[in-house]
Amino acid sequence: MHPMSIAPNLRARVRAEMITEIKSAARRHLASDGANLSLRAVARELGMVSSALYRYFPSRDDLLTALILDAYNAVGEAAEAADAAQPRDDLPGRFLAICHAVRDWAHGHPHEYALLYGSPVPGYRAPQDTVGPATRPSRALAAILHDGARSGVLGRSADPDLPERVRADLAHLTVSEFPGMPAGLLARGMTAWIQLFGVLSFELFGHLHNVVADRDAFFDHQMRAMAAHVGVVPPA
Amino acid sequence: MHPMSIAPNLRARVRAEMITEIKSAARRHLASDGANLSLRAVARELGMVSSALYRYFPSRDDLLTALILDAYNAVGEAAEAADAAQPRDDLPGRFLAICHAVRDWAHGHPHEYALLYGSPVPGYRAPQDTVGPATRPSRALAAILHDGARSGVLGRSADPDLPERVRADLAHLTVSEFPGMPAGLLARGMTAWIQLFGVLSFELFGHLHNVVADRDAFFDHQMRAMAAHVGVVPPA
DNA sequence: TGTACATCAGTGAACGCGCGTTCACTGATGTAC
DNA sequence: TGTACATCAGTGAACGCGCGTTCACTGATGTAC
Repeated sequence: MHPMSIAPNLRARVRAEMITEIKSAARRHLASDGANLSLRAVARELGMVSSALYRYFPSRDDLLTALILDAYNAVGEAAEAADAAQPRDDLPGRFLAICHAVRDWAHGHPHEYALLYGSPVPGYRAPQDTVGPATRPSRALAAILHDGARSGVLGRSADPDLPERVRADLAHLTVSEFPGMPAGLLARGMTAWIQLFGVLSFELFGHLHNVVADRDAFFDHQMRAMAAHVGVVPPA
Repeated sequence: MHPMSIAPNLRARVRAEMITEIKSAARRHLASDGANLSLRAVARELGMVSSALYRYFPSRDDLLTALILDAYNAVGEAAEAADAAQPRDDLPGRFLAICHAVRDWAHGHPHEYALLYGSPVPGYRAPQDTVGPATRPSRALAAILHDGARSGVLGRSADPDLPERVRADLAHLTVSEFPGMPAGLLARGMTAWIQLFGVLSFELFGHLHNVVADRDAFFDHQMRAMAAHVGVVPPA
């Protein structure tokens, strides 16, 4: 028996906890500093010296990357969990559950939302491994359409007037990711996807100030309109 | 005759030019620094000492405010000019012209776009006088719907299933800004408005990477879909 | 037209602060025999 | 079980840089008489 397999190394456990604490201190600092996060401020909050952080993250950008990864996974998990809580064949229920879950997460973590969906951080280049987690919310939405297309509920009238350049473009996505899904359906799904994040960005970045007072009702209505737009409608 | 009215004060003219140059140097620096613009970097580029900028702007935030104001006015003017170049009664032509004008401006000035529509600058609070210019693009879009509603082309079937909370909310806007416009039409117009900036933010902030290759065609199609959504359709 | 004074642009030094990162180090925890 | 050695977390000082803002100043441009 390897000693490690008997009792997990204490040092490793403490290290993992430390990483968690550093990241949550950093998340708290996103609020005040935005994306130009200060390592020294994070270290100060944890009562340690700034150079100590280099035991855990090789540079400031790596800490940022970790925050971005965590945030993508958090919003993705929220979407997936909301989806999973609905009956598989209740497409409108699943659709709206995902939209509201994403919104709830965004409202609960506005600075992380801004980190993911706001202005790109100047001088920061996201590494390749953020790509997968970044697609989780859109995959959850697309899966609904895919399910609907497979069961024949959706996409029967695949837009005949979808321009050829758009159709060809989206066809690459459907064949590799969602086989059998009509391009027209995907196009409408993307409208909904963009609308979801469009409303959230407008809400969180202040563009609905003095425009919409009841944001909850507005959001719900917009997302229901999008559900209708993609053809996901409740049984009449 | 006042001397000033004979020949415009040279000092005042030079001062105005200087302000213009400071702002354009600052605009260039938005690309590298993003919203945490450095006064010293701007001064360096202009070959002057950083304290000299205080003759023109009382603080860094005031320079930022000037950039934001100019940018809102620039995108607003682009939208209005594109609109004005179309025949008044060609509603779809006007709608698409505005969308493309906004997109062209955004692609030509991505960092200014990010300043306006990206993450809020931490610690910066926009003063009241940005509010007016900020609404120019959306007013241009809304004017089309208003014209259509007045001539009876649009909004005949004002959404009967618009939830009461949303209707009441938007009614405040219609009575004060667009008298006679049905709330349901405004709701659909807001979908289009949000979609326009939603697509642009996704494009410019990198969320369409590896998703949509032909962005021109995609954008055009999305905006035509929005034209149809609000009921602004070309004569068949 | 010419002189005296006021206005203003720009300088250069300084204040007081921040930052990311490196490096030699101490002392504690873990590992191998 | 006990000892010798390796690993690792965290320290504290330093490097070299950046920043916004203030202030007393020089010298040029404009104004009033």
